[in-house]
Amino acid sequence: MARVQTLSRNQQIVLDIIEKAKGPLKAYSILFNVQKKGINAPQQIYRALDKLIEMGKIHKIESKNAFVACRSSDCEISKATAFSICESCEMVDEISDTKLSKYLSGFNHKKGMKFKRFNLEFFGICKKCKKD
Amino acid sequence: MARVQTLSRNQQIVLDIIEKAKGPLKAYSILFNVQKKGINAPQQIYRALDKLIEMGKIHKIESKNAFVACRSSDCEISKATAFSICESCEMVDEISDTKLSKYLSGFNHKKGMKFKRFNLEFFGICKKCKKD
DNA sequence: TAACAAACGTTATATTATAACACCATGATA
DNA sequence: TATCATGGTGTTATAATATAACGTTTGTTA
Repeated sequence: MARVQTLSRNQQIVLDIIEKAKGPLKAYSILFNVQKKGINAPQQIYRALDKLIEMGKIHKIESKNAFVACRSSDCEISKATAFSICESCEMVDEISDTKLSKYLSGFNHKKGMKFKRFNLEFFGICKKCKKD
Repeated sequence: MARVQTLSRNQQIVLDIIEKAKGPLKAYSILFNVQKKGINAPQQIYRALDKLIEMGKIHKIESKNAFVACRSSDCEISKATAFSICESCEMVDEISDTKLSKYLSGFNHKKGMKFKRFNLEFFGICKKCKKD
């Protein structure tokens, strides 16, 4: 049916905060930031996060338990995510590299398992931090 | 200096359990399994886990907050990890594929960040589960 | 309008992880 | 030998992350 997804109130509030943020946000930091808007409980945050992830609007950075907005146009690719993560300043950058994505999507496990999805996290020190 | 790492008592106990396990283990499940050996507190587990990871003896599966033994000979490659994860039975398999590893180690971010390390997690349904 | 699905709000609780402090063994070194 | 740094231990307490379970409200669609 592929109908246009419209966001609920809480989903929109949570998405707004994540999109405005400069870096990845943790669930409880989102919570503290929206209490003025009448959201009081972790559940409300986690529910919105779950849906936003489903929709491909945001991604979870697994190594940090934190969330970033998707920057890849309209994210058909939430099934093929790659990030670059600075270990010094915690900056996270979504990598959209067609070659990389194709390479990994086409990767076949020797043991015959067919992959539906992958997540790749690169770590290093970003340019900015290197200067210091 | 590269001296041979010898494991402390707690580190050895924790490693043994993880190596014997058929799948990834969670920290608290390790804890419950070693209480007969006089380990009573999460700290003791987490400390051992941290060191074992440093040594490359085990890996953390970030998407599951769980730990598996390293199966790649003696893991020079704890800086370049890849796993295949079954979403049905939770089985985790370490992928050691030289090509893949080289490809990713050589991958360069457009924005000029130099990577020290990566972790890749593939998801799908394993052969066994597919049959059912 | 009735029926259903999806989102909501709330309370409680489970799970994962770290802080902080005191103690002990080892080995280097002054 | 004294002392000091290092790394491991054990313990209590607490922080941070995430889910269960319940009933209500809202929005869609038949």
